[in-house]
Amino acid sequence: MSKHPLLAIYQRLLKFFGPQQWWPGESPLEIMTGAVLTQNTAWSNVEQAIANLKGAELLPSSAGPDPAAAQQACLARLVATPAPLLAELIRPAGYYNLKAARLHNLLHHLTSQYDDLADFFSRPTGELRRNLLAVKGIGPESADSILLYAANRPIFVVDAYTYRIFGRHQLLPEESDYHLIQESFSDVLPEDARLYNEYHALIVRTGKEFCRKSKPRCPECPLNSIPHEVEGY
DNA sequence: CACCAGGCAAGTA
DNA sequence: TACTTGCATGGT
Repeated sequence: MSKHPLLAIYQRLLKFFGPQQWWPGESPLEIMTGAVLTQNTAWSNVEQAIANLKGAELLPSSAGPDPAAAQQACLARLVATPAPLLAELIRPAGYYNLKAARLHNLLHHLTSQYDDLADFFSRPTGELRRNLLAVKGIGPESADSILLYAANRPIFVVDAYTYRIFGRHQLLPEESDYHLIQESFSDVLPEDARLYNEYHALIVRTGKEFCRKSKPRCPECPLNSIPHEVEGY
């Protein structure tokens, strides 16, 4: 009885890289913001935009005595920030006009439909996902990143690295769409938000170090001998 | 210099 | 349905 390949891969990546401790953001509001800002954009660019928002008191900058209240106050200011100013603050993240509108769409939906962030995050996962996907500018990956990393729900996040890495190593069919890839993970992995959290973070780490487009060969990649290891499955 | 990065929506045939 | 294109900065 062998482990499933997708579980064996997770264990190997965890051993190779160690825990990644995602998401790199302090508050759920910052994580939701980062999920929009990082769309097709390097995280290093997002960091500068987030620093600008913190400098403008539009995101909580450090854990104060009442983090929830601080976050709620930031949310109120952030959703009321005029689009041109917001765009200027997030400029380093690229697509700044588009993302200013998308971020506003997201925050406006939440603030208009729910009492506060705690109310929003108390809802069932299915309701959260439908509401997120109803926002113009929030697609499956952004919605699922928010569900997993801000709401702590066991939803597996599929991104460009997931397609590229698992396709390149012929571990999953390449023609699959987002939902099919997602199911191939969630069907065989235990329904555990911490596991999904760490696995996706490890996939991104692997992609950054070994599986970028500009680096077509990756002889050092920790996934290279996986087929041998799971032989007999 | 060209290419790429933790997507998404809108347009075309 | 199945491609294609616009959006934009900063790093390699």
